Amino acid sequence: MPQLNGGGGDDLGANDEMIPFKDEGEQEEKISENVSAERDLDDVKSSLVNESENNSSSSDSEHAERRPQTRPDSESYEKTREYFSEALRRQQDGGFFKSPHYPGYPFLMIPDLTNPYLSNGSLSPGARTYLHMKWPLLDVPSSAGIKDSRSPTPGHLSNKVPVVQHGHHVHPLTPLITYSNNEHFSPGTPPSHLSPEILDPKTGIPRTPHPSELSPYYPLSPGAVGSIAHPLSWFMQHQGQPMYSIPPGGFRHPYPALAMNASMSSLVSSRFSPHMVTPPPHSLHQTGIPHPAIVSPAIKQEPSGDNISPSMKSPVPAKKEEDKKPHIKKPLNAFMLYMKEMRAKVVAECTLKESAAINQILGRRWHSLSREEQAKYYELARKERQLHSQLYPGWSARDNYVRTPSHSQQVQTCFSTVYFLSASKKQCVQYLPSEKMCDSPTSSHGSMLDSPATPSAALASPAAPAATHSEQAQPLSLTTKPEGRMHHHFSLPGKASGSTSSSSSSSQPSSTPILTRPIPFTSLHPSMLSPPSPFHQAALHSHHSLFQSQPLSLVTKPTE
DNA sequence: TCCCCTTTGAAGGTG
DNA sequence: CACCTTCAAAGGGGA
Repeated sequence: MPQLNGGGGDDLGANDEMIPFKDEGEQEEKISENVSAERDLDDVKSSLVNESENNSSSSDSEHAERRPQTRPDSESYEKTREYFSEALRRQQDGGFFKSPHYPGYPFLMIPDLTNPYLSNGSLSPGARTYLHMKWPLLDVPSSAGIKDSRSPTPGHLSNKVPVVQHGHHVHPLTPLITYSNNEHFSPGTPPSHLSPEILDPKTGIPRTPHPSELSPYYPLSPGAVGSIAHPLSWFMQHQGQPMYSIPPGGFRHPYPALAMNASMSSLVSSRFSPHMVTPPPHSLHQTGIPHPAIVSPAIKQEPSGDNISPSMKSPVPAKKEEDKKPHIKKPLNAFMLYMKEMRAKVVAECTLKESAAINQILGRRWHSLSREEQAKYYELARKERQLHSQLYPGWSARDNYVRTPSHSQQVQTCFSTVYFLSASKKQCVQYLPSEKMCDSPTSSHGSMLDSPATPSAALASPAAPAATHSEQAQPLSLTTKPEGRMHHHFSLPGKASGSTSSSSSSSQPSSTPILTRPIPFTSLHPSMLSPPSPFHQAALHSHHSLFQSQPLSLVTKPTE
């Protein structure tokens, strides 16, 4: 397993050092952005080039240097971070959930009761929060709950999360902790969260937070969970239903439980009720509590198996299926986790509000993260995936595909497919020719770590050119949007069927070498920019004039 | 009201 | 194995 600390405390050490780094990052951003928030755009742009050079590398040393620049609000942030760093350290030791080992550590990050993967939206994903819990709670006899999985679900055991929310402090890793940040601070979360015992919204009966609620905590390492497994079981049992509802359709895996390995099973057991392993008699949430990971088809169209989107179908059938099939969302990847965490921060720091712009910035920041930093997210993402797989053994990413699973169909529909599925989709406007020139061979994703299967792997060779590679490989394509997506339609890669057929809305660079990870103007904000590679710098210079005249908004400057 | 946009990463499908 | 496509989050903006 990729242990962050595999390098021997490297991670730990990294964590400690990371803190400064993060601060630095924030500071850097905030310093510049606080000022720049109102700063004239031109100003920002003009300075961009210079700053980019300065930021050419996000070395730890650099971060360290900047560390001193703590901002006013950094104090509170610092606190949170402290907690988290502590948690991380402990995790290194064996996981957050070695309760016995850390009896004194009162704070556990707990997820919003809602399953992160359910996006019904009914329950605010709110998320994972720090749970001020009494460790003794973990001592709850497991036998009680586990035996009778069908025991009535006490209302007090419902998904409401009793938590202590440290809403204001968003630790860089919070996303990892809190599933939906935006749901970040779910207003719906009862104030009772301040107390270990919470009144169940439904019954009003006080209940103690269940460890399972902590589950979303990915830092939790499978191996470390065992100790708390049974304590959770009681909760699960009482729940009477899986915390994470199992898709009615059932999982592909006939015997999900068998698919689990020891470590995972422990994880699951601790986090999820046995029901999760064994599909409940009913298809959906008996409690009616929406699962975070499960999205109502109404919200998210579920592939019904045919190539026609539900909306296209007759209302009745579609509806039926919707009711039947909850939409299980994909586990968040490292970047998504990062985004969740950082989005609010970025939004707060800049005037930009459009997600597209924010995401661009986040993308840049992501690349500017150190390996260690990214590794953390990769690790969390990995755990997310593990957990998800445990929760939904039969689930496949394909399940969420709206488009036809059949490639042949895709080929047939080809261009029309996109429009068929979404009439509102952009028309095929192509800027084909020129785009081809921009391309640059990059890693398929161009990510710094190239999404290593194991974060540790990435960490393993810090000196590895991964980061450099990605950055350099990344073309600084200032011209983005228009052709970004459009060109897909007309780019005729070797795989005519694949590329053309699905040239759908997805603008994944991977599909086309032309514009890979274009760097938008918005992301060029000095404070937000990550150290540009030489390539970037060159591009910046070459396009400097453009920047000057370009408004700070999503860049839509077509390639020339 | 719905979809687009934008990011990176993961998963799955195809050749 | 390489490549391609889709989806995950988010929320302003546009149709």
